[in-house]
Parts: sequence; C-alpha cells; structure tokens
Amino acid sequence: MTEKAVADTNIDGSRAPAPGSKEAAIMDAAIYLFADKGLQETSTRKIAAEAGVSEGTLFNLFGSKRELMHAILANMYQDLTRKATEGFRDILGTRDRLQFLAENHIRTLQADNGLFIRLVHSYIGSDLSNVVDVTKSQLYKLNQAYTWVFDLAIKEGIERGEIRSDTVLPAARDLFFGGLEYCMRTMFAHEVDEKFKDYIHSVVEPIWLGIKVQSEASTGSGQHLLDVCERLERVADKLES
Amino acid sequence: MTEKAVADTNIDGSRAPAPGSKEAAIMDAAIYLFADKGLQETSTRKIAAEAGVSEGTLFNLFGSKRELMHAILANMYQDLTRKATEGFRDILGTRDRLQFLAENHIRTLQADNGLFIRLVHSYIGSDLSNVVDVTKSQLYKLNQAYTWVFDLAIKEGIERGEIRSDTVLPAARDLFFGGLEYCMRTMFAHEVDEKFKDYIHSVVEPIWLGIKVQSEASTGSGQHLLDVCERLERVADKLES
DNA sequence: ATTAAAATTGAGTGTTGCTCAATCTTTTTT
DNA sequence: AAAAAAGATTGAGCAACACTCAATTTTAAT
Repeated sequence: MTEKAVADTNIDGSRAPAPGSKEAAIMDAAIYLFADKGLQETSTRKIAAEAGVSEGTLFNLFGSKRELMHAILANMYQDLTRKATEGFRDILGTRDRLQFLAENHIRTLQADNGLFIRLVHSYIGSDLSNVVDVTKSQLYKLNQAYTWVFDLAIKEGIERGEIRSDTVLPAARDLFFGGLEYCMRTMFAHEVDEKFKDYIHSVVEPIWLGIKVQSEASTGSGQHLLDVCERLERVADKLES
Repeated sequence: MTEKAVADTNIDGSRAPAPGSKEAAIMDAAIYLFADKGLQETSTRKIAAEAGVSEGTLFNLFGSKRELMHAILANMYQDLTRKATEGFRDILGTRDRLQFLAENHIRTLQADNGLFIRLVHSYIGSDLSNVVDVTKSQLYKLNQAYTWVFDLAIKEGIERGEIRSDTVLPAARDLFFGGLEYCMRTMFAHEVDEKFKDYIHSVVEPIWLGIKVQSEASTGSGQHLLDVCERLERVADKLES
C-alpha cells in the first residue's frame, strides 16, 4: 500500500478514493446508512462506527458531513457519466440514443434506491441562490459533464436532419431530465418493475415527437404542395409573358 | 376572537389558520426565515422568537418542525391549485391552457424564491419509500388535487380531437411538471427574468407537438391548401390547353 | 368569586455536527 | 538502531439542535 491514489482522476480533477482506504470505508458506510435510514437521520457518529474509524478521522478526511455527501455525489455522477458515454457510441439513431440515455438514467438512479436524487436535492436545498461558491460550480460542472452526452445527441440529430433545427437545447434538456426525474418518482410510488422500459418509452416518445423533424408532411402532401407550386409558377410565368 | 376557524377548509379537510392567530404568526415567521436562511439552518427557537411566542407553543400547535413545514407546504399547494383552477375555466384551447398552467406554475413557484420546491424536496428526501403513512398520502392528495387540472386539460383535449388519444396521461404529466421544475431551476441559475414567458414556451411547445394530433396537413390550413391546389390546378389545366 | 380547563412557558434532555489537545504511527535524520 | 520530526488518529468536550414536561398563566364556566 505504498503506492497510493493510482485511481483514475475525476472529472473535476479530484481523485476517487483508493479501494480499501479509510476514505472508501467511510463513503461505503455512509452510502449504506444514507440509503437505509436517510440523510438527516444518519449521524456522523454512526457513519464512523460503521466504517470502523473514529469520528475525528471522518472530519479530518472530509471536513464536514456536507463535503462527505458531496464526495459521494461526485462519485455517483462519475459513474453515471461513464455508463452513459460508453453505451452511447455504438448507437447511431437519435431516437435510439435518447431511449438508451433514458433507460441508463433510470436504471442507474433506481439501483441506489433514489439516493443519488436525494443527495442532489439536499445539495440544491441547502444552497441558497445568493451563495455562489466553488462547491456550487463543482456540482454544476459534474452535471454539465453528464448532460453533455444528451446535448451531443441533439446536436448531431439536428445535423443529420433528424431533429428540428429550431429546437431550444436547454429547454429540451430540462424537459428530458426533468421528465425522467418525475418518471422515476412515479415508478417508485407505483412500484413499476417489469414494464419500466415501456413507461420510459411513453415519456421519451412525446419528447421525440416534439423535437423531431415532421418529415411526413414534407415528404407526403408537403412535397406535393411544392410540386404544385412549381408548376403554378411556370404557368404564371407564361401568363405574364 | 371568540369565533375561530371560520377560514375555508383545505383540500385535505384541515383548516387554514385564522389570520392573526398564533398558528399564522408562526407559519409566517417560518416562511420568512426558511426563505431567508434555508430549512435546516432555521431553528425552531428562531422561528418561535420571530413569531413572538415560546418554543413550547410552536410544538404544542404543530407537533414537530416537520409538521410545521408540512402545514406551510399544504397552504402553498392550496394557493397553487386555486390559482390554476381560477384562470383555467376561461381558456378553451388546449395549447393555451397548457401555456397558462405552465406560466402560473412558474410564476407562483418563483414568487417564494423556490421555497415551495425546497419543501417538497425536503419532504420527499426524508420520506423513505418503505414508510407509507398518513402524512405521505396527504402530500399525495395535495399533489393530485393540483395536477388534476392538468389531467383535465389533457382529457378534454383528447375528447376534442386536439390531443392524440394514445397519450399516456401519467407520462405526459411527469413530462410537463418535471420539465417545468428543471425549467425553473435553469431560470434561477441563469437569472432569466424578462424572457421567462419565452423560455416557458420553448419548454411547453415540444410537449404540445409531442402529444397533439398531427393533423394540420389534413384538417386545418393543410386541407385548405390542398383545396386551393386542386382549384388552381384545374385553372392551370384550362390555361394550358 | 371560585373552579375547572385550556393555553403557554422555559428550563431540561438526549443527540447532533464539529473542534482540538493528547496520543499513536509512520517517516526522516542522525 | 536510536532520536526526532511529521503525520494520522482518537474521543472527550462544546455549542446548538429538535423536542418534552412540570409548572405557571390565561381563559371559560359556574
């Protein structure tokens, strides 16, 4: 254990804790207890006891309970972003990409019993808008790195002519991830397990229909209209001459 | 002050506190401090002091800090639902109804500096999924009463042939309110003030396009264009011959 | 005026996030 | 290998927290 921190660097420059280290033990214990009892209901004392270290060590390594929560959240964001990026490359169609991103999002966020979302909410909730500090921008960067994959799908979709060029990207992003969060809440409340892909589909499909190029009109009757226009202009030219 | 609680009953059967009462004073103080300093950072001691009562009275009237937060949240839900229902009746078109609901949602939720959303998140965050109690179902009912207005817009839209009949209502609901919540977050982060209606429009528009009947080519101006084309072609035929 | 009931109080309780001087462990220097 | 310096670890202690309850004050009924 002479070599330390050979772990891969995180998106924000920080390093993931080495497996087996006290950081990792504390984070694992915190994740376990947070998911089991909730964020507020889990004390730093219990986390330290579960991890097999003293409370002082916890504060030495993480500074505060809030920063510990942030470290866990950063790790989860890293995971989420990696999973999304990996599977993304092999999928070409924009519709399939959106479906994949949505399923990956829900699957990952359901695996931890909603802990990720609760950490995000706790973070947002305790962060008043007038306080703009480094911590906030760190979460912002993590979020940006994740949603960048979605942005790419939309941009490439527009280039390929699959998606309307007048799509407002931030709005589409809000719609996608906001819709998915509420979708997950609904699935938690109603215990949707097997049909979860179907429900995700029924959330993604309206977005897709809303931002895709309405090609049926332009190829079908739309094309017909253009043809007629051309002919009428030719006739009109004749009449004018 | 002999007559008490002549106030209107809430959706869940509870009563809104009479203005000038100690309940109202405590709730006002709590709202003020919560919005100013945050939920966790505001102690029951400070709330009681701000309201001009002792801490014991606060716990006598509300039972716990959590229930005080719940009472505030219930009142806000009531407001939100009333505002949405009021303006809704005078609007007929489904597209306009959705835009109104969205603007009302954002306007109301922005007015309290995001306190409503933070209360909801705090509530969800501290409520583990295995605990299904009366309190949870109370929030559920409040939420249901609010989203019922949206549901009505969709159902009537389907009846009128404006909205696709295969629309999955819960999915559309998740998309609408989830999208709006993230929309508000974006607006908070980027300080969108004047153009807020435009941004809301760019969030609602994709939803609308995604759930509306794709029929403009056949029923509306599309049909008209086709008719005109037919006639013009007849004229053109005559001219050419 | 007397009494019963209800409302109000604030000192007290266990627990919380967090600090810090003291202790233990490791590394460096001699 | 011994001594010294540097770092990591500890847990008792602290202020602040949500919350309780016996004692007190206020209100209502007789």
